[in-house]
Amino acid sequence: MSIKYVILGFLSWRSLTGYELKQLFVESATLFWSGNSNQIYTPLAELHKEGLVSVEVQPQGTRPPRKVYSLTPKGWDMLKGWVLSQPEAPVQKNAFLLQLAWADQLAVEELDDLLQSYEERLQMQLLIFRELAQRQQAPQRTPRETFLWQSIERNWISFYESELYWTQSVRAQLNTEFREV
Amino acid sequence: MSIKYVILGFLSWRSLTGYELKQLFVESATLFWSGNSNQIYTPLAELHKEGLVSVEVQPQGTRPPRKVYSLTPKGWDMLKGWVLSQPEAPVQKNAFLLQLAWADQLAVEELDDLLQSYEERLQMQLLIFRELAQRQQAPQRTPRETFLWQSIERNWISFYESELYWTQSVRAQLNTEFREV
DNA sequence: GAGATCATGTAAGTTGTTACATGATTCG
DNA sequence: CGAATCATGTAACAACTTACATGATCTC
Repeated sequence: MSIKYVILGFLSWRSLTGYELKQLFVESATLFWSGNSNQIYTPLAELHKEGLVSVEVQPQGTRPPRKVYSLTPKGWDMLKGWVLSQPEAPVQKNAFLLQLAWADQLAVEELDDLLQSYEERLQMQLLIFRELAQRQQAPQRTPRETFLWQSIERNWISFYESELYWTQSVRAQLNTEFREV
Repeated sequence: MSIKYVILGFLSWRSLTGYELKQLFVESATLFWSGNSNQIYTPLAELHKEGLVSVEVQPQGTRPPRKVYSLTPKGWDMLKGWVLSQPEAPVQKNAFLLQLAWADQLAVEELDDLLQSYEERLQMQLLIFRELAQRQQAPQRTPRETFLWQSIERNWISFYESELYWTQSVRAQLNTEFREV
């Protein structure tokens, strides 16, 4: 459940309310989380019970009181421990590959159309992420942190570039070596 | 819920029991599914209720009866419809990127160690997938289908290669441009 | 005689999603 | 006067995971 760690991470910058956390989640598309309330308020309550964050409740009359969460020393330790933990191998979730696995039933043009629309989908994704990379402000705290955040953006871009390159080469091979007789 | 479609896909080759399906899931690591019973028997029952597969029950004395499932014409239509459906953009699930986002708290060597262990993890993953690509028998039905299955394997390999390349370049930059003062 | 294979299934838990609920205040 | 913003939360659902349950038969 890395979402808890990401919450700890944001709180390591500064104290935040659940509402503000939610916005950070939505803004940073590279995190790839919907940022729904359920995914913020429930884990926050748990983190509080575990003593990793502390709360300062600020009543404000009519509105629900602001609950400003802060990292406790225990929370800092937990965050650092997670950052240093053994990295897992990434996994891609690619439903298109499954479609392709049973695409031999398609006619030559149908298959090329399918690959083309995947290619276009990837081009679109690249546009989105390239634009995001320009817009998104990395936490401007140290040059190295800025570099790390930019590297993460570049990772997403190179993921889609690599996928695009693969698609184009599959298409090309299908059109040269597997033309109809 | 593309798992149902994958089941339809396997059944398009030949009639199969739940048990056999389970093995196919486990064998083909590119599908990336655990292939647990819950993920086979329940969807199969649903597919049957929806009229996409038919069952022939073969009692066999003491053991549970074999239930041999086959694609119905409706199931074929469903499968083809899914194969032709608008492809979605892939997504990577990469927890390491999240660790990296808060890795500026680390010392120079700690950060390099972290990247190195990610790099090693990727190397291992590449070994696994390259070996799998050699072992795994694509359905030997048409040359084009064989090509498609090999392309899927190459996709996974190039995914990890691209990730590895990115990691090495991040490491190199950190070691040249962000050395301690 | 222990463990793998055949063959079915269920139960409980995790992680995430979308949608629902409330209600004041501020902006165009 | 309608929509967005501030601010909390709950409920229901979806997809997938690990572990449990049963029991014969075949292999070492």
